[in-house]
Amino acid sequence: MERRNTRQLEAIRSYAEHSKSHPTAEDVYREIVKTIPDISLRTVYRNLNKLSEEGILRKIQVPNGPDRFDSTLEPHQHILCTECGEFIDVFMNNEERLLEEIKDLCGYEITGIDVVYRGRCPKH
Amino acid sequence: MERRNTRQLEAIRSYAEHSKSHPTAEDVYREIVKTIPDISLRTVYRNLNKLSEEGILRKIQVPNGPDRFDSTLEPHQHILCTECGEFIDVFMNNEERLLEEIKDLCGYEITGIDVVYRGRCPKH
DNA sequence: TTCCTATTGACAACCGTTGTCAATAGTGAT
DNA sequence: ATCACTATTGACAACGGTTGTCAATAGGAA
Repeated sequence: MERRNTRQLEAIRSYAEHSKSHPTAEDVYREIVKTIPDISLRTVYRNLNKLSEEGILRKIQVPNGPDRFDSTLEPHQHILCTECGEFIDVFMNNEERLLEEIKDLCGYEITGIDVVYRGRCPKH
Repeated sequence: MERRNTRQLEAIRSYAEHSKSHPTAEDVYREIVKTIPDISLRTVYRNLNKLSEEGILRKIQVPNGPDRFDSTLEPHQHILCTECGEFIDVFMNNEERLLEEIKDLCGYEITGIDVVYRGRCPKH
């Protein structure tokens, strides 16, 4: 399974790798299409998925919203503003006084936390 | 805005409220349709959403999967087995030795944690 | 019973994402 | 350069889960 460096992959990699805004596939597409007008959204999806499988990006599956792609690989969480859609990083250490810490750090008032761990159950 | 007690709402409430299995709307529909054959999936969605807005159920938005409805209102998290789809509760207190705790508690080996807090940003 | 309107069921549409497949374009060998 | 091979692409359609729409139905107070 040979690996090929296409214009499309390179453009997507360099954009997503340097982006700090947690872009969605749509976001990436709207940017890349300016320089590669005939690129397809399908290809953006394919390459973003490939890059996240390779560990170059991290795919963030946002409940009730499009996936976002994150170039920051260090473990951290995210906050989504339910009013304006702003999506920011949170780096936290201890969970105890987390909510107050978050409010101190960035002014967000948390209205919901939905955590879903993923894993393999004892049978697998 | 008067409130009406329909057969459909009552059936959905009593099933979901007593269920311990985090049913999806489909799950609820497949059960209720046995006793109310002409109920529609649309109505199941509507009433599950209504019940979770009223705080009677908790809606869990699972990334890349259908929403689940939880009758356990105490704060807790969930684990989804990526192999068999089993979906279980986790009650945790401190985050520090969380992963080892989880493994001790229920044998799950965590392969991913995607946390998205929701809130209002300082502008709102 | 009557009337009002909340709720329903049928249906279509939505969004984000992936499947399919023939056409295209990297890449390594000649 | 040219070739042949096949990974990748772009088109298009389809998917799954959920919600919008709207005329028909059925609670519930008078």
